[in-house]
Amino acid sequence: MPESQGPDSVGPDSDRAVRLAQDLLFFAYRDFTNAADVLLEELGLGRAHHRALHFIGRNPGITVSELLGILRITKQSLARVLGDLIALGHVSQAPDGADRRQRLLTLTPEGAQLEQRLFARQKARLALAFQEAGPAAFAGFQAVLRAIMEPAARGLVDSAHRAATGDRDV
Amino acid sequence: MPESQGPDSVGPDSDRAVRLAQDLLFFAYRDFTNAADVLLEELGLGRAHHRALHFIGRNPGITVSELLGILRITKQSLARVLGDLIALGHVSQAPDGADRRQRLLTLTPEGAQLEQRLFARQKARLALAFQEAGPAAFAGFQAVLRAIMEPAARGLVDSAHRAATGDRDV
DNA sequence: TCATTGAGGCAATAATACTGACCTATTATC
DNA sequence: GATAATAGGTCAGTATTATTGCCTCAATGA
Repeated sequence: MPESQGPDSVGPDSDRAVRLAQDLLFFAYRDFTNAADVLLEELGLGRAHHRALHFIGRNPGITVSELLGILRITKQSLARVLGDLIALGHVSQAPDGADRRQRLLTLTPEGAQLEQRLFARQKARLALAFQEAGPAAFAGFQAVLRAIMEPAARGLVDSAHRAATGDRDV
Repeated sequence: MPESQGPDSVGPDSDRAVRLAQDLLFFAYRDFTNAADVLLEELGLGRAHHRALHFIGRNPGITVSELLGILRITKQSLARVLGDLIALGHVSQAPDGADRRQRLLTLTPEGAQLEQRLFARQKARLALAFQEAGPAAFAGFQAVLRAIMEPAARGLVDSAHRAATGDRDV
């Protein structure tokens, strides 16, 4: 469907495909993030809090530096969000045994439960979309998003995915 | 941990697929939007300006209300961004002939040129990703993102896409 | 010892967004 | 024609999320 030909190009004009992709990414991301907003607002939290909860949940024991690298925000921005989450009892810190400068971040049981509730909102939208589109489309979706992100991020996605599924597959 | 499977579900357990998708969407969107950031910063503009330029460029003659509905921000937020772009000569307004309350928004030649430069940055990343992933993956990517967004948005994507390509296909 | 790193804090600021109220011009309806 | 509704603009005040720059402290590593 993208376009009609071209040896190893995406098509006659990749501009068309890129334009379409801009729109698709914008609207899909808008509605994807929106799914959790109502619950977040009830709790007095923002999307930044959700992102932190998500990545701490996906990468238990993650360090502050690693989280900064993922979120691409400054230490100060993260400090506020993390401070809120720790004060609310959703996130806990523990010094690493090996390098005691590092504070390893994990979700508390309450934090994990909150993250589950937020997850459920997004799942409602995404799981339905995957069913509509089918498994083959999901594979393509995955391949393209992977290719869009910078290479270093692909490794992060892989390791979180493997860790979360008991290392049972890719 | 999530669940085990289901007949016509996306995979062994949809939790896994949804978790993976959360990561994929976050990183891909992060790096997609990031592609234009350097240029935006040089110009003293933000992502909000880019979004407005993009959607005005994609939908020439769009009204303020329609743009608000797409961006999902308030009138006040848009006013600032639009005011900047008009002051810089990138966007022009013209009263609609039929309903003179409406101010139809279009890019000026300068605005179109700026948008092209921003587009080029994102194209560099996206076109490469589409080549890597291949046309079949692109089709799946498209189908899934379409299914994620709310139905009303699908029509907007379609009409912009058709208008931009001279109505020659879907 | 000394430089570096991981984490945290303080102060000031910017970008983007919000609410709520209010105003004008235009269009639509009774 | 009066009135209501719509499209757009504007003002004042505030919140969230982010920034930069600088500084401290503890731990690590050369």
